[in-house]
Amino acid sequence: MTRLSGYFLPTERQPPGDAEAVSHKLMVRAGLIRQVGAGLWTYLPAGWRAHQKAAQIAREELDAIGAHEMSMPVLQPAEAWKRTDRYKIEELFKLRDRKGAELVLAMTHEEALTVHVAQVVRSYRDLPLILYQIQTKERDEPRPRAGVLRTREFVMKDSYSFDRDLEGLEASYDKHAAAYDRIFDRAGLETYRVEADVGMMGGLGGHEYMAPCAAGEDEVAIGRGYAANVEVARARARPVELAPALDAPEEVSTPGQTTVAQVAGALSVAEGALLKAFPVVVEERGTVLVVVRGDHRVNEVKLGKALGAPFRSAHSEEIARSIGPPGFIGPVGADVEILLDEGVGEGSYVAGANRPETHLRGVVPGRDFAAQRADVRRVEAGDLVDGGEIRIEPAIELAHIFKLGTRYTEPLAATYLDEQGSEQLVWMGSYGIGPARVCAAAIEQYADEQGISWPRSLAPFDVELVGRGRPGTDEHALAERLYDELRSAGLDVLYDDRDAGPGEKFTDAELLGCPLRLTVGRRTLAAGEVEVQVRRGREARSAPLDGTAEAVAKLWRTLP
RNA sequence: CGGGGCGUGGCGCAGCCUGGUAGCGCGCGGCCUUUGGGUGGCCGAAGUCGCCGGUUCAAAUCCGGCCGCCCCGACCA
Repeated sequence: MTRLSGYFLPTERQPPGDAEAVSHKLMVRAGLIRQVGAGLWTYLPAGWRAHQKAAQIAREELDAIGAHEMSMPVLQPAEAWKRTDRYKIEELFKLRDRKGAELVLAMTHEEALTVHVAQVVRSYRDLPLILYQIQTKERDEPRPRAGVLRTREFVMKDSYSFDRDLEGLEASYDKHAAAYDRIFDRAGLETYRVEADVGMMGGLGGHEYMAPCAAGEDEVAIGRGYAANVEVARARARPVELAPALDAPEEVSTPGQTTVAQVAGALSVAEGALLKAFPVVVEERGTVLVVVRGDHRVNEVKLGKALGAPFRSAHSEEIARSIGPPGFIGPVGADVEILLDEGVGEGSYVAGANRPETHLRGVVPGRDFAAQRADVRRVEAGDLVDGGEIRIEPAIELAHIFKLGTRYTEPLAATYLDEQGSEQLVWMGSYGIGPARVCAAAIEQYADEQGISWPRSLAPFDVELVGRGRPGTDEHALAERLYDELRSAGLDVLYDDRDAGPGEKFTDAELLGCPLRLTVGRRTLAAGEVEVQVRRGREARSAPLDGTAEAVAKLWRTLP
């Protein structure tokens, strides 16, 4: 029974003054969420309905691959987190109970579940297993943002697979990938599965499911048959016009010209005809000079992998001491390890001379300096993958799936006995979806001037019924009757029975964004049919007065 | 953590520079009006001006400290 007159749906004409993202503004304006603190949000009834629809889609598809739902506590003893070496993570909330015992608020549940599996699983006969929950996660985010997109507390559908070996893990992983494809297809979103960085989870690799939209915090490189997070994307650089070769590097005076743009301008060459030097200090290794093409940027995730150790950019005193005057450094004659990006093609480049106010031209990698090669640059729009150009779009990370391998089962001693009776480590995967982000992404992707336009699978209600006319009138009686009939036909109906003007009701309905809006008033009686608006596109339709509910239910099933 | 900004009825904002009665729009309550795109009118309720301290006869306003929130960056399963 959802009559708007008695519902808790506080719509606002104006968005919060500090909101930027479309989904943030609209979720607040439409009465779906309210803020409690930084990164802490209450879901009001309609918002929670949408969230629950996203969660339910995930639940159904997980159940369909043989996963079993369960529930674990958020508040946990710190001990297992110490064993997996994750107690040190800054985002992990840590606290003590009255006895002084160390506890954490779980940011994910690998530890808790693996402890159980370690206790319960004895034999290869107990595997494989896929277990999941839909439950709260806590993370002390350095910067919560954009409404519900990045919060300190949020719900996650987190599932975990346990297999006897890598082959089993691959199979469980593939099941999840297929289930996730179905989930996002059902959610009505445009998404890409992309190669991803594994970050703090560790393990053998993973994929993210990304939904392109303006508010996204990540960037995705998308090409024909290719999609990857920019953090890990690899592509072939578009060629650049280089200066003619010289027999040997030649000094040119470049007073005060410390940026690629300045030097390229002064020498009338393309920025890509320069070599850009990026000095870093690598733990237990010292300074390394990373060199990329002048029009390229260093990708720190890729660089970290190439270096195989933590690093930071060098301070200017360190640069001056170990390489040359900042702004004029280059690989030629630099007495440090040099890492040359693979995007630097053969030919003759301009580079810093390691002398004040001076650059060199005619620098040929390999001839004039020796370097290790690695792919450490950020891909750029227009780079080529399989002959096709890529584009780069901002996107929301909706889900992340990981092949964890034995990253957690080893420290937590989750083992089983194989057919030969020998003890083996369990192979593990973990898989997360954020229903809140699914909802926010849907809003971001489909909102228009009037407000939200939900995919039918996520909408808090299938139909909003706008009643005109006061109690006692024929049109009011008709609206009441249709409300009952629509619900009997299996539709979720929000009935706007408020004593309010038509403009207010229509505006609120379009702000909330249910896929269909029905209007019942005097015109309905006169015309003998009910006016129906399809929210996506705001297209006007009609339904007969006889059998309205069936006609509306049928129409609903055809919607995106 | 670095940079920038904001905190004044439920929401959005002005007032602060130059100290002296706390204001506007929307919303809210009552009456009338209107009833297919936020109708119009009259009346009314509602604010410790984020908190603490200081200066002053007097502080929303000036000074100091703290807290909260937002944005950019860093960071981020």
